[in-house]
Amino acid sequence: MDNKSDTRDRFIRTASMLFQLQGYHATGLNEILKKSGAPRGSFYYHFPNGKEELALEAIKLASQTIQLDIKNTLDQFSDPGEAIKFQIEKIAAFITKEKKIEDFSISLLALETFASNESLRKACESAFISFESIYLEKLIVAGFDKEKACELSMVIQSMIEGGIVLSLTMKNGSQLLAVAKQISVILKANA
Amino acid sequence: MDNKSDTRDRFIRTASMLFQLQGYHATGLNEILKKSGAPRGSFYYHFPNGKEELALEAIKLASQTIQLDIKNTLDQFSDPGEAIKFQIEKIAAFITKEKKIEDFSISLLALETFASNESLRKACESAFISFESIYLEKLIVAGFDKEKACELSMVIQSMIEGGIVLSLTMKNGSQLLAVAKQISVILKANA
DNA sequence: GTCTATAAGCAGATAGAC
DNA sequence: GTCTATCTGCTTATAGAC
Repeated sequence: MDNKSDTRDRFIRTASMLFQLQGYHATGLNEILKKSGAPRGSFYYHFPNGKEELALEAIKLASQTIQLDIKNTLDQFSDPGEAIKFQIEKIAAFITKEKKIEDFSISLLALETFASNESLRKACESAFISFESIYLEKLIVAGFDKEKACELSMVIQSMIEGGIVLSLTMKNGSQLLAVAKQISVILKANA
Repeated sequence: MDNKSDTRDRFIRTASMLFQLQGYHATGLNEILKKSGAPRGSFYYHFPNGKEELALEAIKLASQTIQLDIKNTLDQFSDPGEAIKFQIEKIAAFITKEKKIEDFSISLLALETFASNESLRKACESAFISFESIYLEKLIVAGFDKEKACELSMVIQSMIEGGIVLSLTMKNGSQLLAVAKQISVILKANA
């Protein structure tokens, strides 16, 4: 429990949510300041490199939170197909209800920065790789050989991120539910 | 061939490329003006509702271009698995070479606008639905029943969009190639 | 229809008091 | 460490000449 900078953490948590929902460029510093309840000077004390430094921390936080969430869900099932299906259905339910924003994707940040900001792009890349590694591990434990598991975890990750993009755009979780139904099918076909 | 407004079309083509690559919020009007080679006043004559009206047209153009591209590829193969695999490999090759920007995804625009701009969100939704319909049609012609084809086209669309997000972020096409390899597997497992 | 000049406001960032 | 006032530059949009 390091309480040495609650202010800094609050900036990061606020920014992480806003960047995931609205994007990096659409979220102004004023909005972050207002929602964090902290003044301008405090911000530049904690983040001398400004908005980009904040975004880097925000991406890292989102990455950690999402990793924990995936791990927790996957640990509740021994069968990887069942586990991943449940994880996707959870996200679909969230999008359908849309009562509040949660951590589930950094795709917007990734697409906004891949061509223009190498530092943030790399942070997103690391995040995606760490998500993929969790699925990979689960598949290996379930008996898939390493090469096959690697390929399948890429495909699963693609299905999830794509399903999120489509479900958010269409404002309902049906795309993600269709994806969820196919996870076990793919795993069995590749067993 | 309506030549009645070449200027207007050039605005739309320029904006379509820039919005897809950098996003709506990261692309300023000045940049669009400069790259279009047309002055400010001309822009507001053609688009009285400003940047948002331009974005709407840009999304429609991107949608049409992508639809045509998908249709052309799919018509070259009788087997839907082979056809879709080839389409994905084409996108993967483009991302790997990255010599120039092409029309292949409006995911960035969709994620930027789904929560903040209903008009642009709907345009993106329509675009996604029209892409999905092309895959759907191909599956139905190949003998899948309507319900199954509908579900599978959603999954395929998710895999492609997700694969694009990941491949762009990682700066290589391997995620998309992994997706391409699984298309036929999924179709056979659902036949 | 085309163009320039400029308005009005907001962005990110800084200076310096406390 | 915290706060306010302010700078500079860029944003979208408008006015009005041609």
